[in-house]
Order: sequence, then C-alpha cells, then structure tokens
Amino acid sequence: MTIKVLVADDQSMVRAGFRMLLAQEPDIEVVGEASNGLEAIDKATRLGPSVILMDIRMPELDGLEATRRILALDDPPRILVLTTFDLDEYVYEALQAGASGFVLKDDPPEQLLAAIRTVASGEALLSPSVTKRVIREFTRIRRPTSPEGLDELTEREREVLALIADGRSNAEIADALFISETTVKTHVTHVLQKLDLRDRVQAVVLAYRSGLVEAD
Amino acid sequence: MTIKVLVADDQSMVRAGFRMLLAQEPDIEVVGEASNGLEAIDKATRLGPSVILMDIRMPELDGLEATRRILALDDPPRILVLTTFDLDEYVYEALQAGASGFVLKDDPPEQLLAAIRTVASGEALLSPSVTKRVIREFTRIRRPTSPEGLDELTEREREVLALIADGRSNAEIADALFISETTVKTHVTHVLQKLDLRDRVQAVVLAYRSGLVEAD
DNA sequence: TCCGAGCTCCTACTCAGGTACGAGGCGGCG
DNA sequence: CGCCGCCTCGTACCTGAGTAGGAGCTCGGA
Repeated sequence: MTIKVLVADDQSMVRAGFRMLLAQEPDIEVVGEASNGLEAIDKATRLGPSVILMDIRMPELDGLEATRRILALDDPPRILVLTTFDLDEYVYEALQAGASGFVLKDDPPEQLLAAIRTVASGEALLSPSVTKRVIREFTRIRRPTSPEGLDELTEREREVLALIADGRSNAEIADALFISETTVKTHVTHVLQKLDLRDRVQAVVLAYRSGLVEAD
Repeated sequence: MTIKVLVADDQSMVRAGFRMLLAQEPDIEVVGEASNGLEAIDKATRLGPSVILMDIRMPELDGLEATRRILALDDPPRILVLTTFDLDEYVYEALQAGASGFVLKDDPPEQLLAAIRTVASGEALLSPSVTKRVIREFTRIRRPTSPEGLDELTEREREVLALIADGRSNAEIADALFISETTVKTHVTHVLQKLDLRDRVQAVVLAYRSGLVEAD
C-alpha cells in the first residue's frame, strides 16, 4: 500500500524539490500539487491523498484554515505542516487545527520521509526543536498549582497575601497594616519562598486559583 | 566529542542490550549502569554523563524522583526516559519532572540512537505515539481565552493581558508570542493605560474579577 | 494615494519589588 | 531559664517592570 501524498506550497521550486525527493521512495507517491489553500482543499477531496504536506504561508487561503476545513471532511487525510522557521507562532495554531505533525523545511530529508511514514500510520511527529517548545509550554501549563504551602503561612503572611491579591503596592500594604514597608517586604519574601513563587504577580494568580480570594 | 551515556534500568538484560547496541556507535560511549534510582543519582554525579537513559519502574527510588533530583544538580545531564508501555500516565509526570525525551523500549534502534543524539544536542524528542498523546492533551488544555468586555484593547493586547494573568514575566510572554521583550513592554504599557491600571499586578486582579480568565 | 491603526523594535531612564543579612522585642513552651 | 517562632525594622544591592520617545512595517479605508 503506497502512501499517496499531496504537496501544497505556493513556491513551485519547493514543490518540485519535494516531488523529486519523494519520487525516490517506492512506497510514496505524489498524487498532486496545490499552490494555495483553496486548491489544496479541492485536490484533497478529488485525489484522495493519505497525507498532505502543507505549507502555512500561502495566498488565497492559508494552510491553517485549509487544514481545518480539510479535517472537517469525511475520512480526512493526515496533515503534515511545513514551515521555514521553527520559532513560529503558528506551531500552536497548527496543532490546534489538528495537524498530525510539524516539520521544518530544512530538516534532513530522512527526517521528512520518516515524518510522512509516521503520520501516515496514524501517529504524530514534531521536529525536535518544535517538540522542545511544545513540551516547555505543556509542562508550564499543566502544573497544578497546589495550595500545599498555604497553611504554612502565618497569620500575618496570609494577611499580606490577601492585600497583594487586591493589587496593592508594598507601600500601600504597609500603610494598611501600620507597619514599615521594609517589614512588608520581609513578609512578601517569606510568602513567595513558602509558596515557591517568583513574584507577587504569581501570588495573585495563586490566590485566585486556590480560592483564597473570590473573583466576583 | 563523544556522548557519555549512563544506563539506568533494573533489568540487567535490558542494560546489556543497550550496552551492546550503543557499543556499535563511535560517537556514543556507555560510561556506566545503574540498577535503581539511588544508584543513578550517585553515578550521575560521579561519572558526569551527558545523557541518562532512565527507566521509570525501578526499586529503591523510581525514575521520576531520580530525574527530579538529578536535574536539581549543577549542570545536570539530559534525561531520556524509557518505558515499556506508551499508554502510561507517567509520560506527563516525566515531562513535568524535566525529562528531555520519552522513548519506548520497543521503538526501532535507529530511533533510540536518534533520540540520544537529539537530546544530547539540547533538543527534545518523543516517540511518535507519545507525541500524539501530548499533542492531544496540549490542544485540549490550551483553549484561547475568550474575549468579552475590555473592548478598548486590541487583539494582541488582550493576548498579552491573558498571559500576564497567568503570572508570566515579560520575557516569558515574549517567548510565547515570538516577539521581543521590548514589544511586550509596549503592549503592556498600552494595556495599563487603556484600563487605567498602575501595574501588571492590578491587571491580574482585573482579569480575574472581570472574568476574563477563570479561577477554577 | 495618502493616512491611521496596529504591530513590531530600539535606547535610555527611573523606580518598585525582591533578596541577603543582620538585629531587637515578644510570648510560649519544654 | 533558654530556645524558638513570629513580627518588627534597617541597609545595601540587583533586576524586572514601566515610561518616554522615536521609528519602520503592513494593511485597509477614505
């Protein structure tokens, strides 16, 4: 069973390059090309490829929107997104659009071939540098902020935290509690250390997320 | 510069297998083995490997905790987590613990070798099936925060505000949006001016109170 | 075609926030 | 009594945040 591939890129040189590269592989067949998003959708329906190599930046309709629409079809092909830069905001959008993979145009050819076979088999694959970014983002988000240390706080420290969560400056907190700003700083430092936070901004976030303060 | 590898797995057959496999490669040298987590930590400090192949299920101390402790060292090695099953909740924990990659024991050897070289170079790499899971989780969580209100703000400014409300620094926001820190500062200043706020702390408070972000 | 809005980026500056370290007073508890 | 946790305050220092002011880009509307 050969893998039928559709190449969607607005630069003909790029399309030609892929066609040549893929022609070497006995298990891969390029069934068509598209130079913009609309054409990609059209050919996706008519040619029935199993994998689409999709550039993001294209005229008429960009690769992201084309991806969304193609994946809305019955029995859609897998989409492998191509891009020139790895530092590209579109990575996230592409993944959310449902792309099965993301490779850079200057990744080594073997990697591209491996990626095509991988997504054709239903798995997903990202370029290493992209993977790194996704993991960083993933672990950053998926850290359940535990109210763990909240009960470690002393009465005074909780008081200070509540005022921080109200958006007040150290001077204002000092004023409210009738203590010096220095003392406030001391309390703040202790709160941050106990809760393992970096700055008061994160303290506010934690205060709301932990329910220590109500949104309303 | 050869890549120094430490193999940590409680099954000696597995260790022997890796040793044989890696012995074939001129650029990779196995500098030691460990059969449990504590031993892994010890040898990580004494042998100074650049990559550790770490099994998760090990006696004494499991691979996750060992990973956390090793990454707390000065100039720690990269950790490539090994597992038998891809359907493993440990994937998330491993990534959160700071592992640079995740491969299955029955992945093809070339893939393991590629993974070792990739993580040694500072990038990250996951097995395709693992990548698939991570992407699914990633896209599920990372919903764009809904607008509603704050109409004064431009799209970009709202985006920046949402990230501020997540507790991120300007540098982190720049990183997430692929723009310079300078530009982030510009956006922040505009947000504060438009909303008549003093600093980002008040912006967070407003974001939660206005329901722009959910507490949960 | 010109104009403005929006996004991007820069330098240079000020200041609040945070850390490190030290220190004194208070009250409870073994 | 002596120790210890808590609260208080200070000085010194460093960095991130925010402001000011200017500039170039693209795109869509007048």
